[in-house]
Amino acid sequence: MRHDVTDLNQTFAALSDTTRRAIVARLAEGEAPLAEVAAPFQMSLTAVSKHVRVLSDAGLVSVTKRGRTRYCRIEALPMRDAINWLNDYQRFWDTQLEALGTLLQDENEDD
Amino acid sequence: MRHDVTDLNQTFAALSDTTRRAIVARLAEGEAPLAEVAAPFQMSLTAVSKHVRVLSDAGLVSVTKRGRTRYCRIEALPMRDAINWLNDYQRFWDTQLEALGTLLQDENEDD
DNA sequence: ATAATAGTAAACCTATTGGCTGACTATATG
DNA sequence: CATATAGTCAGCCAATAGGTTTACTATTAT
Repeated sequence: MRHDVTDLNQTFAALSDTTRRAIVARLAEGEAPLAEVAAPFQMSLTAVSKHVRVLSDAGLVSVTKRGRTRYCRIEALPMRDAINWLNDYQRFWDTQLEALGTLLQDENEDD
Repeated sequence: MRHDVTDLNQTFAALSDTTRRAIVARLAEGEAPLAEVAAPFQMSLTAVSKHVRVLSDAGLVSVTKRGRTRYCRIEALPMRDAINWLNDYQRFWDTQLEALGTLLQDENEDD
């Protein structure tokens, strides 16, 4: 299993759409047929199917055909890679939040 | 400071490009003028300037003009929001890795 | 004052994205 | 067999993305 930069491109791109993140959230509650995945959305089944395709191309979802039904499942490993990338920058929001905290504290020093 | 779904859209989209992630990585080593940010890339300065614009629109980078120079700094808080979203799915890669581990273990049981 | 430096702005091009519809395939059911 | 169900495929469309070049603005240096 290789992981290169283009994988991260795909992962982040897949997650950059509200509908697709909602699909991931839905699938976190369990495997579901495409039609059920699509139900909450106003768009066509075809459109949702495309979104699922984007997710499965990115490896975030797997689709298994049983009978005439396609069952969709979450595959979270690419998200772990994304988190691993993001974690390198954690120190920045730590220090920036700290600075913000200090600022607020200074502002309240006259209490 | 509000955070809505469109913020996450922008954050993930900003991170879905190799060049932009490289820019973030560069800025993690410290503030830098745009020209210096652009130096490692083969594309035009204009193109890099556009990438920085995307990052700053997403709140991942801030740009300050001093003299004729634009200094770029990393602003990691949006990334924290992205991680917070991703963390909800950590249990999936935990269990999936565990399953993979068990599988590999089973395969080696005859040692 | 002139010229170099740092960058933006605008116009353009091509490819991709996200949506649609309509026709089609495959499976299940009356 | 006929029909409903689950979904894909192909073609279309408008908007966005990522790159280019050429012209312009603002600042610094000679």
